[in-house]
This record gives sequence, structure tokens and C-alpha cells, in this order.
Amino acid sequence: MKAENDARGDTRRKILDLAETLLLSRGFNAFSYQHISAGLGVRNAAIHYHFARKTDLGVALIERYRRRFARFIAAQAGLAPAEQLERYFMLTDTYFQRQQICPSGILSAELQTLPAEMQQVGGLFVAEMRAWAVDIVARGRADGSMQYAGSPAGMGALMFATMQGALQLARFDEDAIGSVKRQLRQLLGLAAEAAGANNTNSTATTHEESQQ
Amino acid sequence: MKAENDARGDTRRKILDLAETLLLSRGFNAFSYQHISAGLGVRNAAIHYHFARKTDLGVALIERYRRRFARFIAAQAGLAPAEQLERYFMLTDTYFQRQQICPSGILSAELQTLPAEMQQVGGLFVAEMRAWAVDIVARGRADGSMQYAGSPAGMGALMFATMQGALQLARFDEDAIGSVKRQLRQLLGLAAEAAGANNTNSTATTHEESQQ
DNA sequence: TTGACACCTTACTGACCGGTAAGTAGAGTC
DNA sequence: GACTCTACTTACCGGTCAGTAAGGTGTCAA
Repeated sequence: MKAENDARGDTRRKILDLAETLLLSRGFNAFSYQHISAGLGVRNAAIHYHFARKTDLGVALIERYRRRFARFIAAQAGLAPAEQLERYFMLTDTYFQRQQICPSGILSAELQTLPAEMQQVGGLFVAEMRAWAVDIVARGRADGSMQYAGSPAGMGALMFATMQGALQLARFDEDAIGSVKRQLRQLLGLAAEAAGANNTNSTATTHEESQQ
Repeated sequence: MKAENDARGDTRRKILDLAETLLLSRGFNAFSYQHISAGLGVRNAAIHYHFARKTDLGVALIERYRRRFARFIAAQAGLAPAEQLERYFMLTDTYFQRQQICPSGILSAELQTLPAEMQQVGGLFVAEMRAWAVDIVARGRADGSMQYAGSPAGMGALMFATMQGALQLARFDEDAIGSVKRQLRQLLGLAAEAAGANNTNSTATTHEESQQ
């Protein structure tokens, strides 16, 4: 049977998938190799075979995330800024439904206890996310679809910080995300048109990635 | 000597003070009784004498924080909304300078790994902080000093989420807080007047609390 | 048929974790 | 002077942590 073979080759990816879930729901310090090995039905040392140190696993998770995020951006390069904003919001909803927070959130919250390698690649990831947020509002202003006071750099940074904070606070107050999204649309001057775009369709989760 | 006596009675407070620093810089899961005992020059069991379980220590920290925050609010009840906003910003700056994040930030980030008692009082604390933020922008609109689209509830929630997110992201990007503060002032329509209020004086840290 | 290799397992280590039991020093009370 | 209480200490517990060493097994190529 080839199924046996498939299951074997899958292990590394399965480790990453489960580790990612654990990272985003519990944080890096609060999950262990035991959590993963128990979840996958393998032994602890099997994980060390693929990721010698926990640090290696952490770095691999962030790197995979960066690749996935780059594809997420590329996939909707052609969309209008307001549409891209809604995709960003949908991403946030997806995390919330899974009872997770966004990677930049746990990385920055736990930063001082993380190994240096993770801090470094984490910094790159956060910079990329902020740059995307800034890009959206900058083009939104440029094409006239968004109106707001202040600078695109400030507005992008605010948007990024806001969504990260809202995703965390939503664990205490489930209305936080909806409330903040609505307010952000208002502040960007696109309240009317996006009111309908709120609950439309689409399961674009950015969750594929079969590579590595 | 009475100094001996003072030093004795101080232990509980010293434990709380050090634990608070550790909580805000490392998170609840990433500090241990050993960190505290080593820092204070006492034995591990001495901490267990004052706080039988780590959960008790965590709850005590949050409760103390709620009392302190209540006093912080009360102390500036007479100020104008825009002034209160600046105090809120100053609070954030203080955390940043100490390489800490705000309590609501770690509590929500680590929520799913925290004991139930901590989750409960944490929820109360977060609700109080949000209510304060909402109150500021609601009164700001009412007295005409602030102008913004959307609702006070939305704007307050956004403000709270934004500052929490910015404080965390500032660990990667030191400009995050300043950038977000500036943008928030713009969005509230009080950019000009507060530009000068940015780097003024004052060491109002809300850091006293000798009780308990 | 042999050897190399990928992918595991079994079995273990030392460090650290939160937590407990029992004892003790000193101060205050009767 | 015995008693009690607070505020610790010493000494220990079982559990969990990341990490390692050595061995086994199936696959594939020469």
C-alpha cells in the first residue's frame, strides 16, 4: 500500500500543522513536544528527528508563515484596496473562529522569552505585515476610495496594531472584532459600501501550503 | 530596630512587585517561583507561604491592578477628555520604557493557558479598561473637543485595541507607539493642540500602591 | 547481497516546575 | 515561663520539560 508511505512522508508537515495550532492558541512557551507527539501518535524523539531543537521548530513555523503570507498578498494583488482590507478582516475572523490569535500577536507578546533566532525572523514577519497594511491604505488614499486624516504610514500601523489587539481582546469580548472592523471602515470613509460586504460568502482562509 | 520588622512585613509586597514585573515582561507561563525567590533572596517555600498556588499569585496581581487602575481613573476624573487621553498615552509610554506590555495584553494572549480564576478576574479588568476608553471618547464628542466618524463604543474599543497592539509591536518596531499615537490624535480631530502635549514633563506613572 | 539512508522507537538524562510537610526563630500575649 | 502566631527555612515530592544516544526497520540503489 502506498498509504503507508504517504503517512510517513507526511509527518513533518503534520508536526508543523499541529505545532502551528498550538502556537496560535497557547503560545510558544505553553506547548511542548509532548503535546505534539501525543496528538500525532508518535514518540517524542520523532519530533526531535525533524526539528532537533524546539527553536528550530519555532523558526520553521515563522518561515512557513512568511511564505504563506507572501502568497496571500500575491494572490490578491489585483484587488481594489477596500477589497484587500476586507480580506484582511476575513483573515482575522478565521483566527477568531479557531480560538487563535495572529502570529505577530504571540510573537510580540512572548518576545522576551523567545530564542534569538525566532526573534529575528519574527521581526521580519512583523515588518512584512505592517508594510502590507500601509500599502493598502496608501493606495486607498491615492485612488480616492479611502479618506482619512494623518499619514498612510500612521494609518497602516494603526490598522495593524488595532486588528492584532482586537483579536486578542475578542477572547474576553466576542464583539471586539466586529466593533473594531466597523469603526475602522468608518474612519477610512468607506462605511456605506462595505456594510454589505461584511457577511458575504467566501472561505478564503489562506490555508493551504503543502510545500515542505 | 524597626527596620527588621519593616523588612519582614514587606515580603508579600515585594513578591507582588517582582511578580508584576515578570508577568508584564515575560508572561505568566514564563516566570516561576524560582525567579521570584532568587530575586528577593528568599526560599521558594516563602512565596508559597504568601501565595499557596501560583494561581493565587496571579489573581492577586490582577486584583491589585484593578484597584490601581480604579485609582488612576478617579485621580483624573476632573480632566478634559483630551487630557485624559494623553494620560492614557503616557501610561503606555511607561510600559514601553520598562520593556513591558500592558496587563490586558498578556492576559488575553495567554488566556487559554491561564487558570479559570485568572480568566475570570482578567475579564473584569479588561472590561473596565475598555469602558474607560469608551468614556473618554464619548465625553470628547459630547463636549465638542473630539470629532470622529462612527460610534463612541466603536472608537473606544478601537483605541483600546490599538494601544494594546501597538505596545506589543513596539518590541519589534520602536516607532510603533509614537506613530499610532499621532494617528489616533489625527483621527480624533485634535492633532494641532496635542502636538505640543507630546513631550511634556510629568512622571505620572500610577505606580504607588502600598496597600496589601 | 550488501550497504546506505530515511525515519522512526526505546530508553534515558539532568534541569526545572509547582507544591508540600515538618521544623524553627522571634515577637507578643496571658 | 508556657502558649500562640507569623513568617519563614530545610528537605523533599512527583511530574514535566527539552534534548540525546543507540538501536531497529523498511526502501532503494549498486
